[in-house]
Amino acid sequence: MKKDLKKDFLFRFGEQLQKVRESKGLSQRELSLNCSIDHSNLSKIERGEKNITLLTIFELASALDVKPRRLLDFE
Amino acid sequence: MKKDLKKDFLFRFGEQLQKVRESKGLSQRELSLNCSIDHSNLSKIERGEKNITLLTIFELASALDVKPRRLLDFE
DNA sequence: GATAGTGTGGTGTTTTTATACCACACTATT
DNA sequence: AATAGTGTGGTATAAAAACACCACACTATC
Repeated sequence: MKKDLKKDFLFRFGEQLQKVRESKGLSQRELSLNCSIDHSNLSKIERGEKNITLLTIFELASALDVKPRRLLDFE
Repeated sequence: MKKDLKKDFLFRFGEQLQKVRESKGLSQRELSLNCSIDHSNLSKIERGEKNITLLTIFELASALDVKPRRLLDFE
């Protein structure tokens, strides 16, 4: 599988996460208080620099009060 | 966050993956040929024993010819 | 009973995530 | 200019995923 496709996928996931977060009116630091994810790492996730796991997706979705699939609802 | 909730999430993801795979008429070994995931590890994923990453979800979805969100379309 | 195909279980190494910090630049607001 | 809030960049350790094997039990089918 192409490396660029992977990078692009992580990037688009990050964009989607940012959209959902902002739609909830939360800052990265505020969101980090609801889940066990550091605000600096949230930044890296939203910029597509991290390849997070299913459980981290679940944590984020729970903290954002959306279903996990919502975070993959892009493209 | 509750540990049981996490385990349950991984389990339900595994069930969903199995459903999608079987709907495509593929065995675990056949699917493993389309992606860079060993058949024995596919078994563990489907049983909820592994907490895979975004890129692995992407690999699986690509090999199954579905959108990644489809694999989270449960519950 | 030999062969092929299925899912499962175990082990080991390399790579990477998770987690937790700190420090900085930037933008208000006071 | 001081304070508070924003996102970003770097570093470091422990845990876990990625990846690659092997072996086994089970079920057909030949």
